[in-house]
Amino acid sequence: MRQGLSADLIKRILGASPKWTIMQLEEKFPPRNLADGAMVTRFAPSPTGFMHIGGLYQMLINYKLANQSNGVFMLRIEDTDTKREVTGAVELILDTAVKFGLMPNEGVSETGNYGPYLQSQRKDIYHSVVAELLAGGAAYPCFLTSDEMEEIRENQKLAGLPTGIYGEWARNRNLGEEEIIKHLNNGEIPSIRLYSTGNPDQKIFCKDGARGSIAFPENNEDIVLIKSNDGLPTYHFAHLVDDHFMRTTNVIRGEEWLPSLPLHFQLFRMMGWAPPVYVHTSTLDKIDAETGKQRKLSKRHDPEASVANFLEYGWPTDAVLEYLLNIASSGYEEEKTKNPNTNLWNYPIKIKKIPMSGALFDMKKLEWWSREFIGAMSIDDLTGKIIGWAKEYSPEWKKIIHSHEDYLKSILSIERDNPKRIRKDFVTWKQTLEEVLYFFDELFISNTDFDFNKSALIAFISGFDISDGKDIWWNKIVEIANGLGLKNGDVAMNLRVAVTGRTNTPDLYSIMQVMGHDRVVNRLQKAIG
RNA sequence: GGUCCCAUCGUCUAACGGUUAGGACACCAGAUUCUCAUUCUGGUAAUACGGGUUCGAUUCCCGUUGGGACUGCCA
Repeated sequence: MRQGLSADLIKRILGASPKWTIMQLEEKFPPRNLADGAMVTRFAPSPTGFMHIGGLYQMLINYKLANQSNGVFMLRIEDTDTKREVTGAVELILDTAVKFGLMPNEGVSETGNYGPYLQSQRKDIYHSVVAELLAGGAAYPCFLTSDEMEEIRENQKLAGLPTGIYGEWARNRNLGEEEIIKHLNNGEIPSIRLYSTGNPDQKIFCKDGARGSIAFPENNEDIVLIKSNDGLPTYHFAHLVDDHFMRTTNVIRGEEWLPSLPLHFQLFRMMGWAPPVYVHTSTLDKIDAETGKQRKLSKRHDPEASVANFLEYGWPTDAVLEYLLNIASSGYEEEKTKNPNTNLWNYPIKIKKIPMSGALFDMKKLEWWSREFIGAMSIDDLTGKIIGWAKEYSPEWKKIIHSHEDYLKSILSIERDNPKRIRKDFVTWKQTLEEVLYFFDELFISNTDFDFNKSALIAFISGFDISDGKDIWWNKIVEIANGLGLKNGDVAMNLRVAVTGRTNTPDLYSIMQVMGHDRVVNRLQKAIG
């Protein structure tokens, strides 16, 4: 067993004596008292900007796994990179949880006995753990500067070696106390590195809940545990400490973490802690416009993939979730057609079904989910959602709709009475309003390209009675057509274009009924000129 | 370069080692007493390649190719 550091020196390195022993932390955060099979999951984003559709995918899976097993879903903010942190990002994440109905049971802004849930507030916990590692010789202070590390990397590249601080390249891994003190007296602040005992010639078998067992070379890198600039942990160390003491049972995360899995197993093994069940989800991809190749949907390059963007366009949140759910667990779609009671919230997902290959984000399919979802909504719900969207995202529409909420409702009701024949041309709230914009006089634009048959329009006005039933209304059109030697459809098209400005619309009779006598006649007269 | 992951219609996927390789989206065609949408019917379309193992391979093994991730005191 390697010689560790003295308590005094550890205190000096960390700036303070550890607040707790690991034993005390075990008592402070005892194993959870949950039923068998209950999963404790977490969504653990870093607050570096906007929420991304891939993040929402993660959030959904974690939420459902916890929820369907009567477990606990936590929201933990990984704000250990102070340089990249963006103000307001936490609020954005919370806002996403609220809007999509994926509220955590524990986490920032929620209560919970396993917090704090902001990593920046857990420094004492990390330091307490790392102090024992230093005392036991499993970690050591490292005074390498970034210039020195850069030089090491260059040399390794030149020599065709793997880059990193390991073995003989880890020049500080066996510093004696006197040398450490000398550095300290020099005013240098060390990072704390793992004293890795892994041997890359050996294999370590790591289990992934969906992929099975994966063999990796053991990790021999002395990775940083605690960063020198702010004393905060790196992802790896924070993951170890947090997911142990938060008693996470299932870590669902993106496949970008797969390469560090052997390290994480090593860390848990070193501590004598049981590792969680890991599941590494595949990426959500797109075809890159420039290279023509498939690649991960990225925060930086694909602003259209931001959750905020979906919200601004007014995609129904449940439809987005259903699309995502079907990717995470492809049986959902089929089960839903078989059993109409199946929905997003009651359909259980299976870890083993989570796909391992990257999926192209398919807007067409999303649109289909959305059409179906909107088609199945009640008219009150639909109207309410659209009004709610306009209030939050569109001052223009808000103003227009404001005094016409009942009118809007009757507009949206057109061809919605027969459940088998509901229109499915509404996709997003924004697009829905644009679809029906001609109903509003402020927005109606008369069609000046269309060559109206004015006699037909005049004839229609003279016989027009808003109280006519549909058959009578149609018969009048037929009569006009016969009288002028036109086709029925031609007369209908003349009326349609005059009244709506468009050649494609829903049922004309319903439109006129909703618009009312005056508006219809006005527009017809306008077309006549 | 090194390590690892992945590979069924255009897309998302289903198929105890034995199926005419199924479904959904998209697309095309036809029907549905006014256009559009809806609805209904039909259709085009896939196991990347090469070796094994096996009576039999989409399925198991190996290799090749292709795609992806990681290789930071970022997560």
